[in-house]
Amino acid sequence: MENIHSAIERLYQDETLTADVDDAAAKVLLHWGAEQIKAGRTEEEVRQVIRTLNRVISRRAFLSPAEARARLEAAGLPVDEAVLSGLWAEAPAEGTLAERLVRAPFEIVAEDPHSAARAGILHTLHGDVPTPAFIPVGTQATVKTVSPDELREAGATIVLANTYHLYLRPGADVIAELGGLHRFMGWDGPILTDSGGFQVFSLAANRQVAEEGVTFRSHIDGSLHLFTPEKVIEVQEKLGADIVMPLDECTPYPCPRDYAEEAHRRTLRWAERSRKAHRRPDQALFGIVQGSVYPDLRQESVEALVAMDFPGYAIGGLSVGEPKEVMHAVLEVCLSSLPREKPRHLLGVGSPEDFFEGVARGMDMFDCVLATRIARHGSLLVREGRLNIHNASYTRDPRPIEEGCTCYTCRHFSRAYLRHLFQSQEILGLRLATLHNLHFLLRLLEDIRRSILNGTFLAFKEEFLSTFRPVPEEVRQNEAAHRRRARLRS
RNA sequence: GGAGGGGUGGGCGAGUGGCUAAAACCAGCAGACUGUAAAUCUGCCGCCUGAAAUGGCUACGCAGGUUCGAAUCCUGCCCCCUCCA
Repeated sequence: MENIHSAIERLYQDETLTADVDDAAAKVLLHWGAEQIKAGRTEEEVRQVIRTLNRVISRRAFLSPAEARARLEAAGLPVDEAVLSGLWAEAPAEGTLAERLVRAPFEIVAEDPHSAARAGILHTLHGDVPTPAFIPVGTQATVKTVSPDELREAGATIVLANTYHLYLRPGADVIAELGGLHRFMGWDGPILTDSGGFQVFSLAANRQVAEEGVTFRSHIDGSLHLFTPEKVIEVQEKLGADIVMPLDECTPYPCPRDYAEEAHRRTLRWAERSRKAHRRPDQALFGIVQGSVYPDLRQESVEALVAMDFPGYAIGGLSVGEPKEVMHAVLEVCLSSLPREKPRHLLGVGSPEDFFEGVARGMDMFDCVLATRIARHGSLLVREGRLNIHNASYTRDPRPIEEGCTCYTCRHFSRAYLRHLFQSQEILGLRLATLHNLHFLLRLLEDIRRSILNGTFLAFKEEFLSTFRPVPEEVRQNEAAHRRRARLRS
């Protein structure tokens, strides 16, 4: 019973939730939902009810009364006509939900007066994504080691999966047959699928790029597969993600100018082909900006994509080994020309400090494997930077990873226990570390969003960066050099 | 009692005259990881000195010996394993 009460209190007191609920009608529904909860339901039911309520409330502008009622009834809530009609007293939405979503997938809720930061909401058929947002990466239809429930508890609102990997295994048809990606992986929230453009970079040894598309040699069985822009769209329509990406060519760093130019122009032609091939109105197809580190190429890329009018834009080709200042400069060029009202996604970034720099320049979404990968390797994110749980100094440390952290791991286990799990290579260690890092980043983005709503973003940024110590550039370069040398030797 | 095999750095285990402070693997210590071919990769790992190169010392059961040079060859001793009695 205590959990239920705290859940209700959370509904009322959590600023991020109430900030989105600013009109009287929504508050009525919220209150009514709380009454239902008090009527005595199990914790599992309560969780379901809260989820449904939040969703109905935040999407009421896109739902007709009939649609809202269907959802509430499905969650087991008796529907009060008075409340429902009160909710829609102003203006019920018209047309199908899918059509309305395509028209207005993104709304800006607040803008920071002192920077380009903004807080918004991205609407999808599978729920809303408050932005700025971090998107955990689940390449093979799973965020490694954690379940969808755990993801949600950690604070995830959306996840990313990969077209290339899922096409090769288990195959888009298999997933379509099993009800689409959401059902297949048991995640009913929003999903973004990446196109395979990153694999052009990461699996460079196994592919060949031509105007028609990219020919990959499967890293699984060596078979050849031609990925054209049209094919990639087709596969993603079968997968059924809410946001999809066109095939692009992610260039490495450093990248000669002529190659950067060639790749980015090809990416533009592919974007146009993707747009033409794209059918499903409930999927938002973003445009991907390329152009490596060259400002004029980036500028050219942005302008061409904006002319094609995508519902959102992604910036790719960054965080591939370039210094941070270079990344920031490229971001500034791109963001100065992207339309204000469209969502912007930064592909493959990042670390805590990257989020602040990205948000300050106007980014809305980020996806990155960093947090989950380093977690599996024993590196845990804390306010001061990273903590390597393998270190002998934690052998007898009774403290949680981070004092005050509310993640499952920190609520239950000591550093000493986590170190023990890692030293003995117990798989629970990977899970607990992943949960913590995800929670850390997701929580950080929530805090960033709140600070934007409060108008204190820059102060928060300064405060955070004053204590957070990122990996020094010099160390990163050294390690990269070491690795390169070792590879040459073999 | 007899025959055979063997004792190498924290573990396991290569090495049979100089290229050996001694492979590989494990353990240990430290670092990295950015649209995931990642529960991965890199470095260190006898002692002392040094940022490092280097230098010094000790070392392949123990004690002697042969040799310019020995973990490696010879002699004796100690210990372990297998088989026979």
